[in-house]
Parts: sequence; structure tokens; C-alpha cells
Amino acid sequence: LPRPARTATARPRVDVAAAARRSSRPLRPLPEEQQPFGEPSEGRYALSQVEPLLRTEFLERLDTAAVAAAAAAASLALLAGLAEGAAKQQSLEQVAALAMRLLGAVRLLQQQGAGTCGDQQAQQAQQGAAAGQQAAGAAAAGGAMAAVEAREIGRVAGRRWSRKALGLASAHPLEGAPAHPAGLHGADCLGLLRASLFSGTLHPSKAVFNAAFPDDRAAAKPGGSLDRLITLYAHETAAPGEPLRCFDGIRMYITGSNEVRMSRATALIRSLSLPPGATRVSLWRLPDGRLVVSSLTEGCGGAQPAASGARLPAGSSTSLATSDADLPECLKVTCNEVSGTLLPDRMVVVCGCPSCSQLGQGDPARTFRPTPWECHCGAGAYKKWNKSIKAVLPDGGSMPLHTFFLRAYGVTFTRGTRVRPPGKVFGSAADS
DNA sequence: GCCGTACCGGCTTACTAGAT
DNA sequence: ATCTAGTAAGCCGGTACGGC
Repeated sequence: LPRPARTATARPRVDVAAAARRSSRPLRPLPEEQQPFGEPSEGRYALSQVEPLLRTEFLERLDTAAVAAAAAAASLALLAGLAEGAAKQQSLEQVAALAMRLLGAVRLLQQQGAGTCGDQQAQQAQQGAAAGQQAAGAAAAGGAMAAVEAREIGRVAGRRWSRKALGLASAHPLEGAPAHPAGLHGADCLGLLRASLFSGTLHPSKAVFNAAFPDDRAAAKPGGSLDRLITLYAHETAAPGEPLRCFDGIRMYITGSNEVRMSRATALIRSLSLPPGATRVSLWRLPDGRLVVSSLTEGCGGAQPAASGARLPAGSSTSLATSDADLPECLKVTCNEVSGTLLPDRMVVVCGCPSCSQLGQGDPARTFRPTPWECHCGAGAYKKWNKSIKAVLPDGGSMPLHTFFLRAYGVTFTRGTRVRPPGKVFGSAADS
């Protein structure tokens, strides 16, 4: 499908508040007159067979791109917002089922002449319906050829539904361990910055900004102004004789969404020789007031020591973890009375609910990242997985995951860095 | 008063497109 | 190639509420 033209004036606007309200509501069935599968038809057969297929061993052979393609087609349709909410709260099967239902609704929309929709929306709906019908047909037909076809459809129409919305992104690793960069004696760590070499921009959080520029706090508030050039120093461990290199002319400004950013920092970021894929750098203040950016991210908000006097769960380690290797291979956990097994090295949970237990032990369909599993267990509204997910203690008791790891291993959870897939996902076929 | 749960607003982050 | 800024996912902090 051709990428729709996007201009400043025609940019699609999304009512985030309305979408959030939609996503927090339970799903409601479509009105009876809009049920796409109310009467038997050839099209109905092809579509309605998808959901049963998902529950069979065929799923192991069929690439989930078929499901992704169906959901992606739905995202192109006018009811994408509802599907999006479902992706947050529902299981893979439910998302697929909803996508099928939405596609039927879109077909109905086509039959009714697109109703009150504008031309562009109607065109998108038609494209979505066409792609979805192909994908659903491929999934229903089964077999390797169908999977390839569905994958291709998903590649073209998939956008963000392909991995992110279906919970297939890689797990977040645990980050950080206390340390202090050599050569920055007496410096105070102000926090971490996100460095984007792609755009030559440094992104300080508000906390880091406030720590680094306490005199500019008022300017950075909503309605304030902030646009000035600053000087930063790069900490180069490869040049011990001259460890600090000056970079001036870095522009600090505040965006329309009240976000502080530092641009024109390409040379500085490059001088740090960041490891491949690294996006974090640390910001330090020397005793003389100079601000130093270091490629070392350790020492700024990593692991915390175990709480003084905390009682460790019986049977757990009494020494603090210094790496992922010190953590248990697996851990029994519960969430909303649903049992599961946490794999700390991948930071995923193998669900043990009755439905998932029917799947094979290694089936990816029963493996969840913490937040999706929280939703899967019906506690999605809690939105604090490290509290709603509890570690099962040897004596049969339980303890919130956050508390358990802090007391038993001296570590806590930090937000991971989303992994950018290789190559351009939505570029032309010639793109790598 | 403490604790667990539920909810909401808003912040952080990753990603992207258009402009320069 | 770089700059600028919009979008949305993820989820945390703060708060209210009920049970003990």
C-alpha cells in the first residue's frame, strides 16, 4: 500500500484523551446490525475460521505476521482506535478476533458507501479491508505459502502492529551497576541523557535539567522560554592525557511540548565512541562547575543497596547481585491469582493460566513481558507490574516483585531501552 | 495508622516525518 | 545530513478508598 501523503496541515490528529478512555473501557460487541458474520457467506467462512486456527497447533507453523497483518489492516480502518485499545488489554487471540470483526465492519462500511466518512478515510478503509481480507484468507488457508503471503501483506500494511502491538518485542535487560568514571574525580553525577546520534540531539529529563541548570527552572516551565547556547565537555577515556574536550555552541531549547533538548551535539556524541546501540550517556558536574558528558552510564541511578534491616525471604540469596548471572534462572510468580514463571534473564513470564497451560511449554504465545502479562491476568489497570506481580516465597507467602528483588538481591528494575529493528520497516522494497 | 488496591494525570522515551 | 517537533506506548507518582 502506498504511504499516504502527510503534510503539516493534513497531519492526522489523534484525540489521546478519547483514545485512553476507549482503551480503558471493556470491549463491547458491535450492534447486531453491524455484526459482520451474522449470516453465512463465503467471506464469512474465510474470516471466521481464523480464530479457531489460532488455538490449534497450526499456530506454531503459521507466522504471527498473518495475525499482525489482519490487525494492521484494522489499524488502517476507521475503527483502529478500538483495536489499539484491545491490543493493550487483550490477548493475541482476542486482538485477532477483534481485528476480524473490525474488518467485517469496514466491509459493511464499504457496502454502505462509506457513510459520513471523508474521501481519504473511505479510501483508507477500503485499503484496510482489502489487505485484511487477503491476510485473513491466507491465515485461514494455512500452509507455508499462505504464511509467506501473509507476512508480505503484514510487511506492507503492518506498521507498528507487527511486533509492538502484539507483544513480540525483545525483553528489557536489567541495567546499571554503581561505578564512577575514572578521570572525573570529585564530579557529581547529575543523571542520564538520551543521546540521539541520528539527530545529533541530547535529551535531558526534567530532573537532570533541573540538576544541571537550577537557574533555568522557571524558563523551562510551561509558558517559559529557553533558547541559548551552552558549553559541554566530553569525557574521553581514550585520551587520558587530555580527558576533557570542549564543545561549545550547543543549543539548548524547549519544544512546544515543554521538553528540554540540546541540539547541535553531533560532534560531541561522536567523540564519545558509544558502543553500538547505546543511547544513554551520563552528565557530570565538576567542582569548577563545568558540565561533562561521559559515555559511561554507570553510577547514575542503577542498582540500589538492600534495605537496611530488611528480612530476606527464606531460601533466597544473601549476597547482592552484581550481574544478571547472579539472579535466579526462574522464579514462581503470581498476578491476580494467576500463576506463572518469571525468567529474569529475559525478563519475561511464562503464563500458567488454564488457557495457556494447554499450549506447549516453549510456546511463544504463553510468554509475556511483565506489563502484557499483568493485562493478561486482568490487572492491566493497575499499571504497576512490579507490584501487582508477586514472587511466590518458599513458605507459600508472596511479596511484590520489586520488594523481593530489592531485599533478596539488592537490585531493582529500570526502564529498558526499546530495541530498534534493523533496517527501515516501512520503506520501499529496495531499502535494507 | 497501616497496607493493599485502584485509578488518573502526566512524564519519559522511542520513533518518525517534514523542514532546512 | 541535520534540525525540529509531533505522536504514541509505556508506566510512574500521587491520591483516594476500603479493610484490618
